[in-house]
This record gives sequence, structure tokens and C-alpha cells, in this order.
Amino acid sequence: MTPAPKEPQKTRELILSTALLLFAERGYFATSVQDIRRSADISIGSIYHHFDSKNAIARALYDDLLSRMTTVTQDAADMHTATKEKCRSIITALFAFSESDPLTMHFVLHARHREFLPEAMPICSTRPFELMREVIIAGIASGEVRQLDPIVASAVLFGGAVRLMHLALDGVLPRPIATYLEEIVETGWRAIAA
Amino acid sequence: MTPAPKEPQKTRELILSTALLLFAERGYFATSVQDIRRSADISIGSIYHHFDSKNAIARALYDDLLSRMTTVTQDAADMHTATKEKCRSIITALFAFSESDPLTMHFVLHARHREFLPEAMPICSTRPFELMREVIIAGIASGEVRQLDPIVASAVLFGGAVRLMHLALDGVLPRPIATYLEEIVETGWRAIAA
DNA sequence: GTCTATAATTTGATAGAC
DNA sequence: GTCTATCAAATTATAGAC
Repeated sequence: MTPAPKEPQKTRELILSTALLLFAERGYFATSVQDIRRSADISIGSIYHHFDSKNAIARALYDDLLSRMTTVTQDAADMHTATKEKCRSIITALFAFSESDPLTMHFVLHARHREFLPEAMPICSTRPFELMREVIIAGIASGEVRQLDPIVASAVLFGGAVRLMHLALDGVLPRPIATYLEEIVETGWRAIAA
Repeated sequence: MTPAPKEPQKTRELILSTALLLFAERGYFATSVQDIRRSADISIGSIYHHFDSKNAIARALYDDLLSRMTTVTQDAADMHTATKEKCRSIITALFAFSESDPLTMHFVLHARHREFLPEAMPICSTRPFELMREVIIAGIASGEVRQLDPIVASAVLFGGAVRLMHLALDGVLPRPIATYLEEIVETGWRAIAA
């Protein structure tokens, strides 16, 4: 049978979504290009037509997810003026993200990006995590947050939330992560509130 | 020149320490048995004499580090009776561990063990992390800790500390991790104290 | 733009001498 | 217990027809 020519953009998307699924499930190194080919039901040639290498697929995924996470975090912070509300909003957005797109969040939180993208910064030095620290620093400046090392304050408040997301993605949370939202925000905030 | 026969235990240790170094540096999949051979300056045959497979090396490392972390955590908790002191003691021990043996801690915190040890539990379900939750649960029962979901309380207190260890291992902490000890314990405790 | 076929390497692992 | 030599399979990537 003749191969049905598909729209080019669709194939590219298919490769990316298939790769994300497999990378999240087994990790980058345990996923071969053959695995992607098989799962997506396309040919090796097609994959290499759209991407230079397996690494380029991971890079495209990484760039995309980082820009999406940055947008989500930035928008969440911009929705409010009070520091506590900014923090709640960010955590809400992250929890929502991790429920609506668990594969992407899994790839963000669990993948050792530097193992296959050597020039990638540690995830905690990327823009979304910087934004969280900036919110805390502004909160300290305005007197809403205690005089703490911003690194410590971030670690407790957002680190606690991130930890919950890890647990959720590992499948060891008894309830949906959204149900922990209020408690984690209130508990974390109590730690750092002025 | 004739190969100098070494004590068997020494070779085994050498293989393990070399593998730990490489696994921590590049990850399990990015490290080949050839890499281990080259780094340890021994032969392939010697490696396969001591271990059945590359996987068996990782398993041995994993079992060892888990039992050491369990001992450290258990001992730290047993040194005190008050919940806050137990928590401080555990975090102190973990920080010390991560400074005295950063490679092992890196392997614990960063490695995606389930990628290469399919039957391994998520790291947060292992004994050391269970112990931390048990301390919190006992603290709630005794009235030292507020009536919180123990998962949330653990995430904020110990998750904050674990987050700092991640930052330290990623090399983005400006000061030695030990200098953050007091602040992270006091801040985390404030979140969950009754 | 998609395909099949295959090249070039590298991988984990084994055999057998010493 | 350590070594060298080697295997079979899998890997990433390319070539070239359609």
C-alpha cells in the first residue's frame, strides 16, 4: 500500500508527542529512535527528515516545555499584587499544569536534562524557578515575607509544592494533587510570612 | 608484564566506586561498561567476574546506599525524643551525608532508579523517607505538630531540606549547605509547629 | 515527505588462555 | 582472579528510490 502523505506539521507533532511519552515513561537513553518509530507508526526516514538527531528531538521538547512553563508561571504571578496571592497563584498553575499535562511535567521534574543536553542549565536555574525566587525577594522587600535567605524561603514554600508534584507523578499520592492546594499554600506561607 | 593479582574485595570496591562516580556524573545509560573499565584501569573480564551485568553493579550500589541512608536517618531520629529535635537531627545528618559523600547523595537524589531498576520503589516510598513521615505522624499524635496531612507536613519540612540538597549538588548554592541548617530547620518547623 | 535498506559504531556480554 | 579477543545485537544515522 502506498504511504499516505500527511501534513508535515502533523508528523512533526506526532514525533514530538510520541517521544515525550516514551521519554517520560522510560527516560531518554532507554528510548531508541526505533522505539519512537514503532510507537508513532512511521518510518525512521521520516523522523530523520524532521529532526537532525535523537538529541534534536529532546532539545525541541525541552525548549518548548521551558517556554510554556515560563509563560504559565509569569502569567500566574502577574494576576495578583499581594505576595501570598502570587505564590498561591503560581502553585495553583503548576498543579494544574501537572494534572493537565502530566507527561510534560514528568519530563520537567524527573528528566536529568543535563545528561543529554549538556549545555542545559540546572532546572532550578531556569526562568520559571528564577521567577519564583523573585516573587519571594519582592515579598521580603515589601515586608510581607520575613527577613529570610530567599533561597531558604523558596525551598520551603515552592520546594514543598514541587515535592508534592513529584509524589503525584510517582503515583504515591492518595488523592488528586489539587486537593492539597490550600493546605500546602497555607502551611508553606506560615513558614515564611512576616 | 604480568597482571598484578589484587585482593578480590579491592577490585570489587574499585568497580563500585568508579561506577558510582560515572553514574553520578553522566547517569547510568550514558555510562558504558567500557567507560568503567577505562576509568578503573581494569579489564572487561574482571568486571564481569565480579558482577553478572552492568545492571547488577547499579543494583549493588543502590542497595548499599539505601541501607546506609536508612541507618543514618534512623540513628539521627533515635538520638532525640522531642519531634523538633528529631527533625533537626535528621536534616543535619542528611546534610552531613551530602557533604561527606556527595556522589552517593547525587545518585540517590538525581538518578531515575526505576529506569534501570524496574522493581525499585519510587525513592520517596523507601525506608528513609518513610521514617521521616513517621516522625511527623508521631509529632502530630503527641501534639507537637499541628493537625496537618502528614504528607503535606513532610513535603514542606523535609522537602525544603531536600530541595536545598539538590541545589547544593547542582552547584548553585553560594555557601556550603551546612550554613543553611539552622534557617531551614527553624523555617520549616514554623510551618508545621503546633 | 515518506519510505526501505543499510552503513558504521557501540553496546552488553562470553570464551578461554594464563 | 585477571586478562585479551571476540560475538551477536542494538544503536544512531545516511542513501537513494518513489
